[in-house]
Amino acid sequence: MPRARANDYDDKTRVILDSAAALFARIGYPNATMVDIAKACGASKSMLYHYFRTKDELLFAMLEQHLETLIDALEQSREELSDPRERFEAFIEIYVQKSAQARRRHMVAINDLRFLPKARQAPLRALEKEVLELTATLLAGVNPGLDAALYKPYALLLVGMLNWTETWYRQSGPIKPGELCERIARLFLRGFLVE
Amino acid sequence: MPRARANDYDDKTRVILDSAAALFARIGYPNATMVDIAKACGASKSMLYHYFRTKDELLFAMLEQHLETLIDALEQSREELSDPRERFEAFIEIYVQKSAQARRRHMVAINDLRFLPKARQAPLRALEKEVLELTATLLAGVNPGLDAALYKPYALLLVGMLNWTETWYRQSGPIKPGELCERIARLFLRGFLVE
DNA sequence: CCTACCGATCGGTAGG
DNA sequence: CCTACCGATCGGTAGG
Repeated sequence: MPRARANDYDDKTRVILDSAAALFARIGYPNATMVDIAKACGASKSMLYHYFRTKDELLFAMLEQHLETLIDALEQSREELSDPRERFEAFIEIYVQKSAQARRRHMVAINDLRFLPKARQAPLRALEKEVLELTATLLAGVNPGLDAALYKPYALLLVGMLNWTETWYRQSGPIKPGELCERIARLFLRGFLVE
Repeated sequence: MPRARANDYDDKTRVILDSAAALFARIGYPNATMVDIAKACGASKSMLYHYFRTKDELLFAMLEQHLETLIDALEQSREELSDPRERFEAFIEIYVQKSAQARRRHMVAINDLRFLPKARQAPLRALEKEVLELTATLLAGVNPGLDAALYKPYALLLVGMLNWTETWYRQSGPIKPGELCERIARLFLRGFLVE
């Protein structure tokens, strides 16, 4: 009985990328073999090569999907809100309050993008640049009148703080996600001393 | 001649680790072969194995030296200064105003520590924890009376912002190192809105 | 002949 | 110190 590709192709792709993201986040892309990835999603190596032409293409698809989803979420929240301060807080929440799967993919984006060939990195770096520009625009909203050249450096400081959060923050720890978001927003806007 | 040999030995070790740090920072530890490292410092693969038993030991020595040097510099500056605010600003400067070599090693510490076996990671993670505790103590100095459990999360946010800076900041760019340090210190202490 | 896979194994390269 | 070479393991592909 022939299997219908259209029905579950996308589903299986997602399952593979979810398993691979968890594996890459734990041991890193270079250390994960195609056999490891296959075992992680209960499939064979050959099956993997049916869905992705190469190991690099698997990583590329994972990061492209993740960055596009992130950008969509950021743009949508900006459309839904009008107050600059609310937009800023929503931005932090989207960045911090990710699903476990999204958090793993984000870690892979931070740590393993550099292992793709330069030519494959380029479109993903362009998406990262979009995130940075969205962030800079957001900062211009909450603090207009600043030297225009400074929004991007400040955006980099903010995104850096948020990206680093992925490396240590656990939802199961003493600090609830909502509290973390509030503290980060307050720290960035009003500073550590105002407590 | 044990003494002459020892001096030479340390010099060569430093040259190897400098070259290797530049290489790891550029292409990543897993992608750098022992032959690559050898070529980078004008030596042979065999020579490398005379100085380091394995590739992992080379990385371990690099990161151990870097973290110990960083901790020494942080502790020394704390002893030289007494004002909490001055101590905080000196901390940021030490973290940002590194030599090119130290910056490369720091990038390797951030990106490639995870590629060591867990057992070899442990002592280096302990050194990272020391940096974090130093940071938390510093924060308690500038803002006493905060819930004691919060100093480490805030220290992680600060160290994260500083670590991320390594990924994008270039001394040759429009922002001078001194200006960056001031902006980071002000952002963390007083917030983005106070400008 | 097509798609969806599997067990086995390829050529090339890694660390040592 | 170099070259030759090893055991193993990698990403990718063969036939069916």
